[in-house]
Amino acid sequence: MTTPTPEPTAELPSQYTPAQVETRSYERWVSAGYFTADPGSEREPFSIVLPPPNVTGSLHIGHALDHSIQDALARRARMSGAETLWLPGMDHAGIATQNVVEREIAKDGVSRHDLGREAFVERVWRWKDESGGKILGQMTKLGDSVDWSRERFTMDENLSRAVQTIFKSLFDDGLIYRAERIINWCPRCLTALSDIEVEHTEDEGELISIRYGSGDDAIVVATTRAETMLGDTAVAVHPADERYGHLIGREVELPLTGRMIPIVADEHVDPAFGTGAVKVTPAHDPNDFEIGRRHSLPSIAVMDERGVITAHGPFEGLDRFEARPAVVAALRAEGRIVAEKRPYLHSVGHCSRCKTVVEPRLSLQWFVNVGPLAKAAGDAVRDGRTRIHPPEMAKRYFDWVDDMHDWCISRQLWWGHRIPVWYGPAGEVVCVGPDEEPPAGHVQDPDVLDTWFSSGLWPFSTLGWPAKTPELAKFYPTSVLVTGYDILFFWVARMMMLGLYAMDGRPPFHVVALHGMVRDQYGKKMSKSFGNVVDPLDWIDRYGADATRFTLLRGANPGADVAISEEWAAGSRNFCNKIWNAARFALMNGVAVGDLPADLTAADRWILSRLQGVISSVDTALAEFEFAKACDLLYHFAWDEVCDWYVELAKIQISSGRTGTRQVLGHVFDALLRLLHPLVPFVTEELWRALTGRESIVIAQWPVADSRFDDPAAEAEIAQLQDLVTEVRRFRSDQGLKPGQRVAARLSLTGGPLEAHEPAIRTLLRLDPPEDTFTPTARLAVGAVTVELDTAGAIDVAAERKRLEKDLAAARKEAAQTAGKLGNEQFMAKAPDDVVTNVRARAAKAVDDIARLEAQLSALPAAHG
RNA sequence: GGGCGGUUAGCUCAGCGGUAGAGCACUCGCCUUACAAGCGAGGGGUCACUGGUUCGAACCCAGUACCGCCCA
Repeated sequence: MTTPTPEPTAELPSQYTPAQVETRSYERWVSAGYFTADPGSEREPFSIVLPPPNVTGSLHIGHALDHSIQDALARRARMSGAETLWLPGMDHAGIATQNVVEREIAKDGVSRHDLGREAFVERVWRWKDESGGKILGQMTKLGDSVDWSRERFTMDENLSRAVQTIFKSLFDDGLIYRAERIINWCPRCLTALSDIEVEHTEDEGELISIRYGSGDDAIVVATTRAETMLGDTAVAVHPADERYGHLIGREVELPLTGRMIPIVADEHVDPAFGTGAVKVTPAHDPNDFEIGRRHSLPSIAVMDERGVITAHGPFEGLDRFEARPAVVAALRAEGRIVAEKRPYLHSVGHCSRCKTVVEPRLSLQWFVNVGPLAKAAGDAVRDGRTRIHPPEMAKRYFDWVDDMHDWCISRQLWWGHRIPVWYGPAGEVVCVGPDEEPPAGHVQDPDVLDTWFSSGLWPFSTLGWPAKTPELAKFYPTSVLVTGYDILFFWVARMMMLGLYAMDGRPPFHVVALHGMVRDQYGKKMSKSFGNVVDPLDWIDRYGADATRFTLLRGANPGADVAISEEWAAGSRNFCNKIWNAARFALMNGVAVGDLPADLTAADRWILSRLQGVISSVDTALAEFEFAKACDLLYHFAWDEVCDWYVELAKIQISSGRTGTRQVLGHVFDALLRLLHPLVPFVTEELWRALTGRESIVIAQWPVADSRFDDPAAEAEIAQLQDLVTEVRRFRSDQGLKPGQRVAARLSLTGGPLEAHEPAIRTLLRLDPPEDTFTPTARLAVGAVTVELDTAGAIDVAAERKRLEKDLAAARKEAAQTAGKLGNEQFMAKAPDDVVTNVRARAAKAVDDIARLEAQLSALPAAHG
């Protein structure tokens, strides 16, 4: 293996330009094989399967968040010495992909039926090979450390084998069955949909009250779907509803059809809705279907698969939305309309793919009996084998899993895994497993399986199941699943059910870590129509992948939505640039990574002590998926402590001949870059290689806190130094002294804790030593230190008085507050000792401050001086 | 209708029992030899409302109002 030579430091420009380094680094990482997992390794495993994006998709900001989180986890695990597998791949996305290709060929005026099934599927494959999977290429721009050698696609041969295997197994166990049920039907996609592929929205419709029957037998029903009355086979009322008791068991005439239909009593009718009487259309409504079953009512279908009325009569051939007003008009002509309410807001289901209003439709479909599977999926979380994070989200999971309807898995599509069931001429039904031959003369079910059926196998089909592969042995169950809370039901529950079933009761994940949706800077959902969509690739081009990732991660609190804006991306870029320049400074000053010097200064011991605290809190934050916290900790440590203070102090140390400072700087930057690497991989790689001359930070060791460096005394000492410097700077600023202007000053540091820091204090504050002509015009007291300054002219007494009075007011308030507490017997008796001690210290300091500030104020020359 | 979450500085969010914080935005002064994508200083909040628990509440409890999401 060749060790690349680090870039000559002189060539580092003063601005970080991500585009120049990102592609180069990524290609090097991949070709070095850093991301390729070894199932034969002795190391502890760490595994993540990437939620497979749709083959039709491209990288959007939600992916960028999801991937940034996974990459941070994977890179940290890799640096910590785990055998790390992050497995990428794509989902064939049945309906979505079929729609895309159908639109594609429609441009040439061709429908899939023109092509025929085989040729169409061929065409989809071709499309997939050509333009599908764009998103995978885009992932490299983001820096995803995925194992490309294990990329999978849900329609791959082995993954299809997994589908067939588990179907056969569930079928043999009686957990898959075929039945005629009311299912969600998309009249545009011409396929069944599962419950979760239906989106409900509050839409404006109409509520029409229609009188059925006449005379004493008349009964009024209310409906939002007047056209379905053509298929009514009963009217239902609540059995305890006194208004209708006398009518139960009688028949009324159904208008427009002349059919007589019974009035039935059913517990599930809500007496408070409308008139308390409902029309019953078993072929076109799921609730009515159940009522029909309970009362042995016939089902009369009045629409075809495209939502066109098929009932004989004047409405035949009308689309359902044309038929509705036509039916209402006809009823009105007969005087049947009792009331009309428009607009009437009610919940309407839409196809999640094409937004067409879903039509409940009675049809023969395949279902999974989810009872035992869902129970197991719930139990795995209940007993802690899988932990949902953040834990509040588990309730939503239980609500779903514990009350799940049987899952309709057949789709009337061509693109997908074909149902492995064959029908014989005498009505035989044969489920065929892999490697089995269907009986001669049998024909295969034309339908394919729901896409979620195959993506539900993703955590183990991708690892080689049903074969017993080394990958499966090493990496299942996966360490963590990272995904948005919005697909907890869609997908997570499915994987839990199928994983537990296929893998002998072992759930597919140890942890499910949920994140939120990405929103704009005002917390608004991103939408094309609103024009507030952020394209991550655009940000990567303009601000860099690191800045894009950092912006997302910095807002990522567990389970919560993430607000982002252009300004924050710029801020993240600035942060990367800050790191860049700080490292550049270190390199220009001959920084070295190696053994620390024996004689450390207080500043050295302070920054090393602080570093240990940061290492352990960042590590904890990442382990708990607190990405925002990890980012914040590192941002402030790097910028406020390392750059603003340590680097400034180091300059002074170096110029005074303390060469060991270079080792301390090297040590701190080495650790800081390694801590930052999982979050901002590119800039850290570039700088770390230059700093250490080593191969790659990707395979560097994750920092571990070393308590030998803990040094509370040094931390306290530097805190005092910072207080003093800040206070004098404040005075200078208030007095309008220019930053560059040197001022003579006398410091009372002798014998105090800051004595050794006098050169640093003078340099940081640009204070010259007092000369013979020294005549102090101002005197500041900061703690035990007095600073006398000769501002070489009158000082702004008003500004000084204002500042002192403000501080005095704060000190007096503090004194009053603490004295109040200390004088409170209850407080003294009941508050814990450490709190009392702390309040005593605050009180004492407040009293000191008051005395000091009052003395300074009285020493001021009279106003208008 | 059922459930969950939220309401803290102009904006987005931390803090979840013991001195109200951050980033961005804002004001003032600076091209100080790593960085103007920067440096220094500063202003800004009855922590939604009403009760309760507690020596002590942004934080715990109850209720109210508004906002968001999920399910029906």
